[in-house]
Amino acid sequence: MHDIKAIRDNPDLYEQAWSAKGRSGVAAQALELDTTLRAAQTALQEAQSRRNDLSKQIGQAKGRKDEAEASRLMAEVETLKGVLESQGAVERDTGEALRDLLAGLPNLPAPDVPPGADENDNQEVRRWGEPFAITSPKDHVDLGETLGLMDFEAAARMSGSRFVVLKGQLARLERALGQFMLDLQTREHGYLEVSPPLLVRDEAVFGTGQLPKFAEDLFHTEDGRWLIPTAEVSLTNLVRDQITPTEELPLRLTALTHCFRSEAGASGRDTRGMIRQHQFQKVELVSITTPDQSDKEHERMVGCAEAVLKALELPFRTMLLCSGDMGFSARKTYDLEVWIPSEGRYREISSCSNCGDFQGRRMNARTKAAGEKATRIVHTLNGSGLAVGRTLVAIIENYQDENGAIAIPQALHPYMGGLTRIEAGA
RNA sequence: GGAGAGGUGGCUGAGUGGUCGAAAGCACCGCACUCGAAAUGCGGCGUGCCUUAACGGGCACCGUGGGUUCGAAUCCCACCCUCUCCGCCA
Repeated sequence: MHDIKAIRDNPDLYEQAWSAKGRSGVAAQALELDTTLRAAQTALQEAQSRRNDLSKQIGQAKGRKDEAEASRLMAEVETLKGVLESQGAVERDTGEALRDLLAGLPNLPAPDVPPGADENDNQEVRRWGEPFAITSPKDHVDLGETLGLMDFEAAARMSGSRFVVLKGQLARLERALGQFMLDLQTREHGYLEVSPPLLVRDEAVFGTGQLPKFAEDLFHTEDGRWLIPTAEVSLTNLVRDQITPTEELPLRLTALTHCFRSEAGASGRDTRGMIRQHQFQKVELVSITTPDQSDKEHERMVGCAEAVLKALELPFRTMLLCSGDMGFSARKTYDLEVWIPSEGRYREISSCSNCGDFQGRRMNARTKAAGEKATRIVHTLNGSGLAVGRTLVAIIENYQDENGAIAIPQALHPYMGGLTRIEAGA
């Protein structure tokens, strides 16, 4: 959500950014609503002021039993009714229209975000590791099914497409990955472990920006709640409607949760395998910071996500997303892409975004320094550290051998009870 | 799910139709007293918005949203949340 005052101060900047996303003219539209709104507010408030004044006099007149004067004053209030109602209606309707308009407009890219239309304009920032030399690599579906530890058919029978059943050592590997990532982020990087709700209200999902525009991407429950598409929703909403003391910032939060996505707009994409599922686990990182800290925190967060891939010795590259490829709430985003041998390319495994004050304003999350009178909207950042399902895919494929066995990265050995390979019959 | 109680400022808590944005206490800030501190005294101390060059002026907010009324923290309706008891339950 944007500050209407900021749009007032710098309409061209907003117009430029939004027209690039196909929403030309909305800045002017917002300003026009704003002008109407403030005129109505002023007119309404003047009438209310007058009414309050007269009502006070009515009370006094009644107090001294002057019924004639009271009736005269009440008649005068009656004449204000028209203005009160009409201006009140204008204020309500215009305010709602303005809020609805602003709520549907995406964040502005930071100045150092490269302009561009889609993923082809993203910039590679750095690369780590070399793709392993694997002759005719199998994909994770082949490998998993041959091992007898990955069953898409059983999942489809009970749940439909985009689900999977993992068994035995693969199920254990998934669990190991979640534990390992969580331990790394809490022990090495100082994040506070949180176990949050997975079902949330409208306001929470509005706060992070999935509502109102992206409702069809989410699962909705019969009692009106939403399954979180990412723990970003639960973690960021921890500061909703709160004034967090500035001394306590930055807040660094992490959670291992399941995530649920309807993938409504992805029909036909990644239908094979575990890359795109309705349900997957993810370790999420969220930072709540002051406005001046957020850029630095963003770089730090990317490092925390990269550390997982380095520890697992998986080749990856770090991409700076261009303006056209960023999500709704982000002002700057880095994606980590891990090497997927069967596809012969890098694929997204983490996305780290600085949202600036965009989400903070939507959820009224503020901070105040001791001794200061003014509050400021906090900055929020989120990143995956990492997506567990896709990391599992990357390990299976990158660590396969010619016999279809999977070597387990050293960092995970303690989490696998010392097991170093997954072989058929395990 | 059933029955009941309740949601007021950072906290405790008074207020059941008019001068209440709201008593009082605590906490906090400033000043005085003091060598200093404590105690005491005096003063200050919510948020958002509109308006103004500024000083200032105004509006709204007593869980949320509606309604009644000239006027609502106070009356009515709906919803949300908390607590107690009963039931059910991992």
